[in-house]
Amino acid sequence: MKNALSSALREILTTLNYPETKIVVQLPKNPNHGDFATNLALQLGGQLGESPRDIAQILADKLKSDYPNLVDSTDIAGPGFINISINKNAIVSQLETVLALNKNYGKSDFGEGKTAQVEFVSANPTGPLTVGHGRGAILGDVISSILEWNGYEVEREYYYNNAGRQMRRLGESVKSRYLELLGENTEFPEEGYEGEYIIEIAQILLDKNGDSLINTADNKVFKEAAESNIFLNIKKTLARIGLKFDTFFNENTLYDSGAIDAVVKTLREKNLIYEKEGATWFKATAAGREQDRVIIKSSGEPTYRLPDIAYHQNKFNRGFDLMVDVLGADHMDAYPDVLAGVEQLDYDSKKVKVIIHQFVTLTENGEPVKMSTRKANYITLDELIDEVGQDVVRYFFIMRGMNTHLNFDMALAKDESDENPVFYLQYAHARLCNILKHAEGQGYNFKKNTDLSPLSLDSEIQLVKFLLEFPNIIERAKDNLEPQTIATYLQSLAGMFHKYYAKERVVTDDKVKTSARLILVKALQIVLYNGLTVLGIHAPERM
RNA sequence: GCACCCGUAGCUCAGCUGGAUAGAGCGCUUGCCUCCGGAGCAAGAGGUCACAGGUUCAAAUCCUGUCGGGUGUACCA
Repeated sequence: MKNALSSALREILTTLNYPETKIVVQLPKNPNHGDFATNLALQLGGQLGESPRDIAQILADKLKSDYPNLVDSTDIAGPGFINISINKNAIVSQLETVLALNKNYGKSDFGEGKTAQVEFVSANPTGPLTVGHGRGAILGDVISSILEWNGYEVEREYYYNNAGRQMRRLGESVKSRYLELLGENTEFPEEGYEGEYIIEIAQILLDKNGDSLINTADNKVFKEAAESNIFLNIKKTLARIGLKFDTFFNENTLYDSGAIDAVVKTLREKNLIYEKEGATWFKATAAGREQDRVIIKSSGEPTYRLPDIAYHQNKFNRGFDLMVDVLGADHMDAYPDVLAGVEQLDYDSKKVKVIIHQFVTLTENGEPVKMSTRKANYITLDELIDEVGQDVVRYFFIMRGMNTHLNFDMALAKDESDENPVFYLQYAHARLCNILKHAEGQGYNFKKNTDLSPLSLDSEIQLVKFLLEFPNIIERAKDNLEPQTIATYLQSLAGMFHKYYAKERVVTDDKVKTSARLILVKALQIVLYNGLTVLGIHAPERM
């Protein structure tokens, strides 16, 4: 509907020889301002140096004479807004489209089958997933499905590293706990992992091997036991919130394939590598960065930047049209160097969209809790799911913009779980389903070409116009990769419906009116269902 | 010091990428169940959109500066 108006205006623009201008059509807040409004004349007035109200008059007249079936009336308001009233039948008849498309309503082929890869979570297997990881997990998953709804073919990928210092510490920690369980006198590693789960893993090893590992020189067994055990639990947790990855990418494969060496070699050929103080440096300043960075330490170990560059090269070579990296705010300073490296390898780094989300700050009784996997003072994602359930967890993480520090109080989450906004949405959906079921019991069923003219109340027209916004919302969510856009929209839609429901009765003795209203109800149910589906939240028929 | 993020109702946050009279939830006050589910609805109170300039027909939104909070600023990931 909005799009029809936009293209009509664009048409008029060219026939009248006006300069090309971005066309913005909006739903006015004030119902006195018509069904739709545009500021087009205001913009043109500025460009042409003519009176916006005069231009508005010309545009409005043309709109009315050229599109009599669409436009009922126009009005020039304020400094030069054009307020447009649309033929009510034209609006209401759009409901047919919604019902016809049903579960596909809102999908677009914008991506034209292009491929996208979304990398998220990417936590190394050193401990259980925390609520901090949860935010990135849900964000990445919903962004993935937003892209899918816009016609992309999406691959969800989890990148991890099971080598390196952190993992070595993990192995040492398990070994130490193992020795402790055997009553050996042992000192816990200074930077070791203190979580309970380490002891559990040690116990498993003890049950399986007895004390036969007591004199094992290296801690490979311990490390591997820890890794497989922890990864198993991570995957279990992910499954509990409806997350499934297409690929788990191990950083090690980049070493094995020689990709890492190749990156160094290429950069060296381009004269972007030099040695200093025993380390190997990447000349990031040549790519416009503040300072050069070490990519291979004097110990011979690469820093994370090098494998990250190789990893992105790998992504590019897999041919994705779009790559999304979902990262926590702690990576803020790291990714520009990686992108600079990628750029130097002659890839178009604009294909990589980096999504940075702020941390989840945990408070307990008003006291902020600093989260550290190593120190084990965190709340796990599992515990959170236990408390409030999968749907609430998902909604909680996307109802806020990713740039805000999410303030999470466990006690509050429990107490308010009954009043959580997610129930508001689910209740609206259940209500809609119930009306439909009730109507069915009264012998109503959906027929093509139902007379929709009884849908004439202001509230009904508003409702229809707003639910028809859904495809635009999905597209906007794709543009800003911000799931919150959808959550906010659904919240408003559900609110409008609840108001309508409280005031008007759908199923009455008036058969014609009831049939028309049922179409509206069905369309609302479809939009709510589809919206919740994009967010990965259940849309229950009963609660 | 530098980089990025944030500052909107008592609290938690929206605000359609610059539009018309600033929006919700929670909390507080008061109403609404013979009727499709009251997990809902209606009404009331609550605001210098941190502050100061600038850009223009129009700024919570864009630019600059100031103040306040957060996160980083490693040969850790």
